[in-house]
Amino acid sequence: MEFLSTFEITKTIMSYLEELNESQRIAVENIFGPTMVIAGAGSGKTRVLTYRIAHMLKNDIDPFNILSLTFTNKAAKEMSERISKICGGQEAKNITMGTFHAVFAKILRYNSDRIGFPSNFTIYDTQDSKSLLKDIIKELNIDDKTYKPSNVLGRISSAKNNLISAQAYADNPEIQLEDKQSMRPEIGRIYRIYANRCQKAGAMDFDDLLYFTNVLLRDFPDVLHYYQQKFRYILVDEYQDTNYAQYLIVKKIAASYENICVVGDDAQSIYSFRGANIKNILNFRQDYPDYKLFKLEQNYRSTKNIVEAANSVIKKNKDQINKVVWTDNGIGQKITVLRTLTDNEEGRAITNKINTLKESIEQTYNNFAILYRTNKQSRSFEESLRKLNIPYKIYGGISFYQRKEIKDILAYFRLTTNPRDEEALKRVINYPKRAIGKTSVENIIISANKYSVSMWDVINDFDTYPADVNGPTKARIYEFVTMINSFGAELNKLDAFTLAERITKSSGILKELNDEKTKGPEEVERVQNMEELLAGIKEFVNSGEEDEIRTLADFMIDVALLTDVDQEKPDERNHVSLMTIHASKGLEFPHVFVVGLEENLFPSQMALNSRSELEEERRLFYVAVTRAMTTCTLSYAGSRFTWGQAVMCEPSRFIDEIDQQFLHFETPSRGQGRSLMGSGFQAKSGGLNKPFERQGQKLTAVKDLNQTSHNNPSNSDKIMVGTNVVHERFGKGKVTNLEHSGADQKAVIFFPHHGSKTMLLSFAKLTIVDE
DNA sequence: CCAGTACTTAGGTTG
DNA sequence: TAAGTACTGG
Repeated sequence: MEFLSTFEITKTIMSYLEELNESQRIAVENIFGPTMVIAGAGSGKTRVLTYRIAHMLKNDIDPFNILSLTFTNKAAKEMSERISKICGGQEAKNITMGTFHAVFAKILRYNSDRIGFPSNFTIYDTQDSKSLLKDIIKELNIDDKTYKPSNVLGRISSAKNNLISAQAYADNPEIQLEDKQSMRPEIGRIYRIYANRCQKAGAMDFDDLLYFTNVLLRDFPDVLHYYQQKFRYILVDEYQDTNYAQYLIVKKIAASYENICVVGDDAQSIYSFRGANIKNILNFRQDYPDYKLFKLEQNYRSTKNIVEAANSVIKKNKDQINKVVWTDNGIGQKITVLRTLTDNEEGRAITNKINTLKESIEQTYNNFAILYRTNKQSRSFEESLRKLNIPYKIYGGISFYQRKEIKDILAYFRLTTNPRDEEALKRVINYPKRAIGKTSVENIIISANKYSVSMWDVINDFDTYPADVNGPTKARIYEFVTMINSFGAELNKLDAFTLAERITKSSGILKELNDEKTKGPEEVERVQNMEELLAGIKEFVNSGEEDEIRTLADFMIDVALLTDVDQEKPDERNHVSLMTIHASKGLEFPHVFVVGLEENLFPSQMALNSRSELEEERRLFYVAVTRAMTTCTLSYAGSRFTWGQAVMCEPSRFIDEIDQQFLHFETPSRGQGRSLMGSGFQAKSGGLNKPFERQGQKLTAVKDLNQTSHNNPSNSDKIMVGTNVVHERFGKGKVTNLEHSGADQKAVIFFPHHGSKTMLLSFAKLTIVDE
């Protein structure tokens, strides 16, 4: 591969160019000047980006001068591999390619001395950030009910994404007013302490990576100049999901050459909650008046039905760039809308469908994806898939690196590379148990704050930084410090695997986990996870260049920014994929099931307050549907368990918003054999093609008694005279009378605080309660 | 300091 | 429901 002649390389690229359609090809060939590519769903966007880079290399552009920012590390890896195939291996390796966070974390490490961080700074994940905030709030002795860590972190995060420092935050009257109005006037103070503590600990959170990159480029013109010269060609994928901090980084670096190409789709902007600003894409023309615009509108992924159904929904949004996505593909089947009574039945019905489809047509489970709005929805699918022995993989949720046992081990690694890391220290100073209690740790923190040093400084030198810790405990702390130092001494002598193995042994973690192994399957899994982590490190060491020793510090650089999708090994891919719609961005599957299409779930209840939020939910729905290549199934349940209580649900407005000619309605056949449940899949035409009447939803199966053991769906409760219920607004009540039956059944319900009310059962949001 | 138990309260998407 | 917290007794 690497020894292709110039002629062959040219030929390869030329033949690739011929594979592109007209608009794709023009976009690929246009490698100079500001360029914006608006790429509809499934229009070959990744392909354009990849070939564009290949085309640059073919035109003798130095790979060292190319910066390509992707949305996931996996996307970067795949692009890099494809470019290697076209242009030969070495070239592609020299391109700077990765996510914003990964790329700029590296640049920050390289220039860390400028901004007062060590080059081996730790990256705090969300958990670390929240835990630190929790401590700070506690230390300040302010109400932890009004100041919730996640809430405060959200505020700080959006401040950082808008490049507002702690000082600027406190000085900004508008922000201060906002915080006062929300009864949280202390956030500015917390922000300042938080930033300070991170700095002391030599740690950056996710937002800091972007924030400090901006600081670096703003305050050090020589650094800015260096990267402007280095990155003469910039490509940004998923531009619609960049936030202000990212936007500004790109803008600054691109300023001297303006060879910047952004690719995106405003209709797929789904990350405004983390500061993504759709205006970045809309304002591109103002930033670069002589820009060129290319639109990719032909969809190669999906059937006509799917493309047009998706179009019919997204056109309800007001904020968007004009474009028409179309396809030459076949019409395909209508989109199936599946109604089930409960969330558990939804799981069973979808699972049965997958089973049937797999047997009859498809050979592999890879072709199926179940997409949901929230991670917790995965549960019912997990259960039913497991029951039928269908292999599946849940993406996102608690990732491998967030598991407790893994975080514990990583905390030791983190301390080894950066002993000032406060969160890591707090995590393992008494794990495994070594009789260093909470009080001692608190007093160490008090001392650290008092002398404005890190916790590590205090426990290293109690003489200089006295802390209220008793003698025996001090001795145990000394032992701990000595141990960490001994790990640190080996950091550059041993490879990552050897040192990691040593740490798990010496720290006592290995023993701790092995001792607990007898307790149950969960504990066994923990040991397996630890082994997997070590195996991963071994692989990391082995994949290094010859006579290069890859150290634990090298390993730790990437770990914080890895996600599940990045981790995937190609050979373990015969499974149904379960993930949130957010996580599915950029992916495609022959058969897609979008589940939980209920009001207050999708669209999320929290998005109902403003048009812009609702439009984002709609874009999310658009993304979900356009993942599908061949078939798309939408499902919703009549009731769903939330916090251990069954809650009635209404079908999502998005189902109504689809042009009904593309839909086909269905309920799983009930009381029959499971294998028949998927029978409606072959687009039974005729009378079924009309929506269910909403009134048709009876208040049955409010309580799902067949949670795990049996699966007879008729085993459910009904409202009767005397039933206790809870109403959304009126609270607890008792049914005193029932009128009519079926669709328009009414109930007279007595509420102790509101008197008797008559309500239509099909509309009232009632929950049956015990007692 | 620790382990076991009772109680409370979750609002959602992610690098 | 489930996870995290506060409390209690050893």
